Amino acid sequence: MATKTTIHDIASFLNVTASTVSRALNNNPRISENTRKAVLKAAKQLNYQPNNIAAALRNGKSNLIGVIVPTADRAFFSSVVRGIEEIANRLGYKIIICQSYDDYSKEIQTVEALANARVDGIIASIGKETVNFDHYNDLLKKGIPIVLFDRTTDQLAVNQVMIDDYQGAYDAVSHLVDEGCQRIAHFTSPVKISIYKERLRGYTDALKDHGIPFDDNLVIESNLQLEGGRQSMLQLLELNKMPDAIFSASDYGAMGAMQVLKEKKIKIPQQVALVGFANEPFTSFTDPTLTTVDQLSLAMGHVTAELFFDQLNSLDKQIPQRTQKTVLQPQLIIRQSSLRSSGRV
Amino acid sequence: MATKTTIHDIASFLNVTASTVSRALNNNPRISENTRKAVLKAAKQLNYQPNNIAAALRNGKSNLIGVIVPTADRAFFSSVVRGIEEIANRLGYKIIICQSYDDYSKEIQTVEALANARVDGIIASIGKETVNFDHYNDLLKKGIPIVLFDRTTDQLAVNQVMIDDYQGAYDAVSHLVDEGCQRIAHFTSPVKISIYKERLRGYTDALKDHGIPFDDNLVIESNLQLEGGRQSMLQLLELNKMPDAIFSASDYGAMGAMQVLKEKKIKIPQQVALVGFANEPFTSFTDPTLTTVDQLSLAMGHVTAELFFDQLNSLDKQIPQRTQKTVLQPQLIIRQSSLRSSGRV
DNA sequence: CTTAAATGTGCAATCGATTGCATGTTAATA
DNA sequence: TATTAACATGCAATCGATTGCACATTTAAG
Repeated sequence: MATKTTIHDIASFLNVTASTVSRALNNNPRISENTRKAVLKAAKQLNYQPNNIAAALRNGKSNLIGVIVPTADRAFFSSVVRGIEEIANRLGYKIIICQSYDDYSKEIQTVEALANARVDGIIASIGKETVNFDHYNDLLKKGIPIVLFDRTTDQLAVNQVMIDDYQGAYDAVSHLVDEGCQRIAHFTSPVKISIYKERLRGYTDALKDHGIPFDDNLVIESNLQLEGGRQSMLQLLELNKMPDAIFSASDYGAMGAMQVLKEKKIKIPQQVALVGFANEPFTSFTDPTLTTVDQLSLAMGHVTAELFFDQLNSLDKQIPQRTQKTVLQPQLIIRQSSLRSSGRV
Repeated sequence: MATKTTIHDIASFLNVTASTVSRALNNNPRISENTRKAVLKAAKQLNYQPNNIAAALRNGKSNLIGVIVPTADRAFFSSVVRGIEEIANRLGYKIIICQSYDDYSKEIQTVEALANARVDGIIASIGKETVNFDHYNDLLKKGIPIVLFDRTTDQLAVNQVMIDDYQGAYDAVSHLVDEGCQRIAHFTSPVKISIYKERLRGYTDALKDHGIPFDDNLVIESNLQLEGGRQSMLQLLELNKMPDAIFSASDYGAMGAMQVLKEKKIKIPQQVALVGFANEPFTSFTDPTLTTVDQLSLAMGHVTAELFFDQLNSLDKQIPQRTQKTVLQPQLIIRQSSLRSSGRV
């Protein structure tokens, strides 16, 4: 097991000091070209690997970014993370990914652990349960930059990136109306974090703007998972008058509805049209394929990371901060499950 | 912006030295109970957060584990990662996730960057292109433990966790034979990393054991993505005699075939039965639902992490290592796409 | 009452890289 | 030739936590 070489090893090898080696490796202009070359050569020869830990301690900067997501195995989040990672790597940063599992105490622990690991900042999507944000505010007080994406909050004075959930929902419902639907149900979550609030608002506003009365019975709450969607659908089927369309705040919820409808031999979209939300990979594989709202996850990752690093750099330069919200426009992906009017797909 | 408190701040606050504080915080038995309590109290009062970087430098141990996957936004990998993270967190470690994007030079860079970040070890699934393993061997020489999962190699003397791809394929094909299929095609990758080699071997052996002649025309190579599956299917349709079943080494490939078959009004499974591989989330949402081989991704993450930490601990104790392969048995998930014999699902 | 053992803290070095300041050398200018 | 500027490198402190060894105090044993 080779003992690791340090700049001191290189220094004594070349009969100079560690200072010189350090400067040479960091392209400090005060080092002569000859020395620099000699150092680089010796470094290669001795198989030198810089110790980022030591540099981090000295510089107070780890080049590590903490990323907190509720869960990494959901297409949306893993895709955002990928976007973040692409930008981060390009700038010489690595990311530490942590999952909160939508658990409040786990989120607190995670934030603290990342702070102790001396990450240079945190990019997070907050958990569903989280209503108190002290753990994030503590970081802000210490000057650790934070950027939130998707699941955001106005209770923190930080930069945020989200999609326009309101508009996405509005577009989805408008589309259903255009297709001739008049009795449109909505699947939502009982936990009213902003994204679900906004989607509900988009739904009701779209109805209003199209002169369709709002019916409380048509708004069904569930966990928005597959089973939740199934239950919600069964609940709708017990109404005197069935809806002719469903706008679900999640693709999984819509999928549950689709399963039940198919089991009951109810035709999609002729009898009931369906629209989901998130553009999960499976939505293009169902039969019929599922109309949904794309959240531009990769782009969101990119934008979030760019915003984060902008902030990080301006912090260095003592540029005063103003928190900003970046809102991305989602895109309605029209597929078979909502296309009643014609054969076009 | 509060300047961060260190053990020295606590020390001077209590009129003791940093040594005492450090020992108290680490539950060193040589510290009196009174002092310990006082230190803990002061730490809380001064809002002390340990600096892991400093400890890492001193201890030569970062409590960080590097995890390298080809891509984090594939269900299988993100699920394994989740499994790894669960175990790691429980043991006080955090993981740094890096994506190689199946790019050889990116993989080399990543390994090096993780080494520089002084991770305590690496858990990896190697890229498709990778045929030279020097970058990993360099780490081994430095005593950094490595465990591989899923995409492994015999060219590295490290612990490995994989599923029995051979058996998974063998079971899948046997199942198709049981369902009465006699002309079974196979979708595979031109890149013959071990997983694809093993699945091909399972396919051929199963045919042989059931007395079905091997037909070269029925083995189609593609990238195994959706489009690849479509192309492969079209290729098969041009044969004089169509196959009556397809075993695809990936779910996406099977999905492509399903799409083409449905477009051509060819009945699944009556005319052509389908089996995929990986149990991607969408496979239970297709119509017909797709028979596939589950890879126990979460379990694989758990097992891999446990193996890794066992090794890490025994390294500390200077226990001699013997590399071992852990092979998990995959599970055939039988769904509609392959069930010809009866109505049971 | 003396001596040895047990107990609780402090001192100072260490991990490896970085950097302000000082010093020595060479080249350029008057 | 003297003087100064420009250049190249070294010295030593620093980042924060840890730990072997030394020292002082208390307790127990003889």
